[in-house]
Amino acid sequence: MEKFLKNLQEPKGDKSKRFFNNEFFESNLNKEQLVIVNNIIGPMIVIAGAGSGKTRVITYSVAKLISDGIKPSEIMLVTFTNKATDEMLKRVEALLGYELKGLWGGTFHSLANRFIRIYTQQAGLKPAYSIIDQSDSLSLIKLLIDENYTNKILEDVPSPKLCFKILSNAINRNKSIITILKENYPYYAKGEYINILKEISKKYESRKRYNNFVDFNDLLVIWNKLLNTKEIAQNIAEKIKYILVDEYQDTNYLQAQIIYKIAHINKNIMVVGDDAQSIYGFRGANFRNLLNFGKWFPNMKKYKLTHNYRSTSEILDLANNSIFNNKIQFSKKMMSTRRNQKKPIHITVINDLEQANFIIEKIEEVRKRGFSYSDISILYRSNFHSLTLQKQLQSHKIPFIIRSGISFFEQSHIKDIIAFSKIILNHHDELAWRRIFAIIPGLGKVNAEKIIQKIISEENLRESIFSYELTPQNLSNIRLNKKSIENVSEFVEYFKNLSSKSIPIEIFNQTMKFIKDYLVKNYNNSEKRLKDINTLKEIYEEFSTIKELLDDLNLRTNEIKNISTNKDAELNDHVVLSTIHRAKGLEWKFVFIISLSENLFPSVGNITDQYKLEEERRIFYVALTRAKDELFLITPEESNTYKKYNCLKISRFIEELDKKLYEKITFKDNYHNTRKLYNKSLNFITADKLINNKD
DNA sequence: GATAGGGTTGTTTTT
DNA sequence: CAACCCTATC
Repeated sequence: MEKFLKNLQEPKGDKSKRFFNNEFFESNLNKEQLVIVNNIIGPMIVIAGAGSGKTRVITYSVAKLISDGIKPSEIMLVTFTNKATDEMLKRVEALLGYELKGLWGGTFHSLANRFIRIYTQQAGLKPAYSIIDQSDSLSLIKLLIDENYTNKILEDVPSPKLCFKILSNAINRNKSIITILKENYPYYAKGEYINILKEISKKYESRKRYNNFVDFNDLLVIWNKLLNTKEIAQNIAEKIKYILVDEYQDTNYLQAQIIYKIAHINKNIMVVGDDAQSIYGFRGANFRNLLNFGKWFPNMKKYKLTHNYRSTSEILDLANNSIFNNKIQFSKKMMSTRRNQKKPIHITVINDLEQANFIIEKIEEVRKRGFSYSDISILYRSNFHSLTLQKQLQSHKIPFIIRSGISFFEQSHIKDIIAFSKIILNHHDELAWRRIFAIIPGLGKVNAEKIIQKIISEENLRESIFSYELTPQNLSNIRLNKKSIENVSEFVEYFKNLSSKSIPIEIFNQTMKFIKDYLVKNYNNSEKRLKDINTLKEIYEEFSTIKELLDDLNLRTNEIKNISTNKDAELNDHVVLSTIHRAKGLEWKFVFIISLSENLFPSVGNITDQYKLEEERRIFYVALTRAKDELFLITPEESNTYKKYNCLKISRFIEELDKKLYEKITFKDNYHNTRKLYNKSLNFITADKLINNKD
């Protein structure tokens, strides 16, 4: 602590002097915020309600620390997404007036990777380890199940998805597999099922080590383990003097442990969060971390931000009224600073087509009032709720972007290309090899498997693949026809060339030579996919080493989303479609929350368990508090997705609200005779099909 | 052993 | 609807 105080010195340089006198902070922060920024030392917790200027407090705190003489490299800022880090650092830079270098900023996962790259050996990993994303983890588990349990009784073998979920939950919550089963899937918590699950868990762990893989959970587990070594914890704490953690309510057991292990040494830690906005329970987040913080740091200071600058009091009253129904919470009432006399609106429509048409009419109305598309967002609980809407927006030429859905890097044509880069870094990557060999025509699963096993068991890839393993002579041991052998040797020739390169963009270009025909032939809507590939090319161009490129690609899985608009020129002015989860932290003047029907929102699976239901309500709360000026809540009575939902009731989240706080309206569909057209023209529409569709 | 075609299954939210 | 699995055929 004393050391820390010594660092408080006069800021150097004219610029910082101009900016960082007390007046500067006083004129830019309210009283609640100012107290925090002025007292930033020691352990502290900030309970920051929706729209209370949380980001402002964090960015000003960082700026304050730096102006007080703390080096950027002595600060660690942990956020929920990499994008959030980028944005915050940009704002800090704007405050400082110069570029910020060396600050430890990022998500838990990306920071974990930075540290593991430093302490690779101590972590028991090889330097060439590669990070695998969720879909890779899933593929690996699926592989293990296929290899080991094909002759078992079906009911005893977990599905790969469920298996991954259970194992993941056990790790992130620090509970045993049996406990997770009993708590969440009691009907599976018996006999052989448990045994197989445990076995798969062990096999999965050793298979990852064999392949030199690190999955998302490993990143946290390994970082946490590293910190058990005193010297390492000490070393890290010497580097990092001050820690700020955003969205602390969405941290899980492991993440809280990690923070504690570093922070308890210098004790300069600020956590910021809002229990009412904890919506990541499904991946192990526990908002009680917020409550327990005081137990770990007994002399912490506690602050609250209760003034909401975002929403009108009409919107906020409704949000407060909704969250009031949650029993498990620290009560806190947000106070509004704005008023506009417009109550939120609730409307019941026949189906999701009418829902879309209502939104379109409103959008046009709002535009006539002088607002732009980007003032508007449409939020939903689950991706598939937006499908009909996408179709309708498209045909009415309303520009929009989608923040939800499959991430850019999870698309299979993108993964195909990246696989080639992956094996250059990590020869043992069996998942990448499988992808690559699936591309070679005439080479089926069985033969590919034989070759793969040979390759990954060799220490030196270049030796094995080129000098003898994959030559035509050797391949004749494996039963293949002439054409197939030719194809494979063609691949070997090509791969010789590829593996001699080390610059990412060269590797990309070489990969494309080989793969382009395949992509065009095997995927539909190749036009769109080729466009994606260009985006990928730009990313490759940014990096100078494959390692950096791949780390970045794997940790930023969700940053670039499918973009679908009518004209690229309109990209900067568009309506936003988003899941509520991905809308966290954002705001719009006009917000539509759709599919507020029982079974859709709250989601079907989460209505029996009180704890889960309350999380659903918090999701609703997050959605409500995204709106600044006007809020529309829409309930369709029928929803036509792959599963047809009929006679849907109004969501309990609406029914339980005080009727005085919102206005019910009706809507006459001006566009179509909805009922007649509904079943004919609109069946199930997928995003993929939409992008292809140019009506 | 590869592959095409038919039948089955399934979607909550994400680093 | 599409991804996935299984089966029949080459």
